[in-house]
Amino acid sequence: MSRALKDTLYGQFARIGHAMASPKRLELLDLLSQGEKDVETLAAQAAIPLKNTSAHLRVLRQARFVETRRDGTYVHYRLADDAVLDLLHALQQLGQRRLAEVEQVTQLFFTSRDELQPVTLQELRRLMQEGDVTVIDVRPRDEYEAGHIPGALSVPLTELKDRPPRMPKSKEVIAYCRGPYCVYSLEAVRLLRKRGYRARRAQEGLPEWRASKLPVAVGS
Amino acid sequence: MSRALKDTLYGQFARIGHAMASPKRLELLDLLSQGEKDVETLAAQAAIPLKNTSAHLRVLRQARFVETRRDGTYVHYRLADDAVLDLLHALQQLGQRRLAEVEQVTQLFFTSRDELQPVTLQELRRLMQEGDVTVIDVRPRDEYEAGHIPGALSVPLTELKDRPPRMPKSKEVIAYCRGPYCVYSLEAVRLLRKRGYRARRAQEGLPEWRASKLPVAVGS
DNA sequence: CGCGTATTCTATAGATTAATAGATTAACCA
DNA sequence: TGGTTAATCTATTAATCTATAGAATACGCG
Repeated sequence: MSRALKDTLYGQFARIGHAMASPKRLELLDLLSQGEKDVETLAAQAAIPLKNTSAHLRVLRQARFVETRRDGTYVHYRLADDAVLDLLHALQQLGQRRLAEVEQVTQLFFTSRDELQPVTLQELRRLMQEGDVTVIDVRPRDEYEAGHIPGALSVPLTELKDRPPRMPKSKEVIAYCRGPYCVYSLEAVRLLRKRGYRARRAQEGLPEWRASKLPVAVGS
Repeated sequence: MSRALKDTLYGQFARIGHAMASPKRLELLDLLSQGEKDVETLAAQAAIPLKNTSAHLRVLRQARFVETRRDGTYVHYRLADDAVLDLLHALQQLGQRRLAEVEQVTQLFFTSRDELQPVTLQELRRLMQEGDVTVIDVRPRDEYEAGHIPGALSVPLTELKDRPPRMPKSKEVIAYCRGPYCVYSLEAVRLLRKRGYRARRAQEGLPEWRASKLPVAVGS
């Protein structure tokens, strides 16, 4: 009796664990934490064949991680609940603290390449209030439009590569992107410094900003 | 280059998801959140054959969820990090909020059977400070000794079944156990009421108390 | 209605994992 | 040293999951 109850409950919770047991699915969830996207976009950004993407999304749907909205022939996916963000965050925290390989990769890519410490969200807020920094959002335009830090300029990495940015060189530039493991802001900082800017990257991205209950601006 | 980086990171994070993708492993983690236990005890309490238990523990060890300590011929397992508790909590929160089956089971077993609302930890603290309740810990004795709410009496459910408890009937009794899905406190409340006590169960258990950074007493 | 596009559903081979029995190791004790 | 107990490791089979191709569905448009 009580055994059947336990088996049911743990079985259900294991469904959630299972949904997070695939690298591809975690990548899809990370992309969705930037805002809703259709299947094609997800497939392209995660570099997964479309059919596989659809299959993974089905698993995520069954575990109630995501919900869908149909718009014409396109189906848009979005995270179902703030609790999903909390869970992803808890998973990444544990990975960061306990898995040597994660620690190693983040050290190598996200810290030591940067001679300066990356900016925390708290520092970022303070610097913005004091008004002597330019904050840029280097994610693709659609992610900026789906939600961004108020006052940040949209400067997608692709644009930054093509043409010189129109920002004063007097102010320090801070670039943010998808989160602590996103490489866009790293690359942006590298480009900006080459062009004579003082630039740093933010350690966290929009999902963390949103999770801190800070205001998020929408549209262009 | 960036793809290899992503694959490595998401692959590592998926290891963590995978460790949580099995009902048995989640049950073992729940047991370990009560305090350290040896393999034999874990196998008995989770009703899993010893060899399977050992195999599951190996998976948990490789994902760095747990650490071990050897004492003579016994190997004691414990959770490796507070981040593990956070992750388990986030998983259960999501399950509670999103999975209909979980909602249904908890409604059926943990609320409607109880004519009175279960007590939250916050209420429990207030009632204890006012001093007009008896708080009992109905988990097995070893879990009480590994950590309990200060001021709570150890009254394992097995003892409560055998002999009448020695507590004043004038005060209300509040029983707590392992967490929101633990049935010990339900059963304890049923027994106590049959014997003429005013009794309620706490909605959460020791892991939640600990996660709230409240003080925990150790020993008898 | 018929056609094109986006997506899902169905089926299946190949890879991965779980359960479990037998052999092995680690510590303790006589 | 040999016996005993707790736990792990190795190997095998059964079950499950992933990737993926082909068929089917849903919607918009002319």
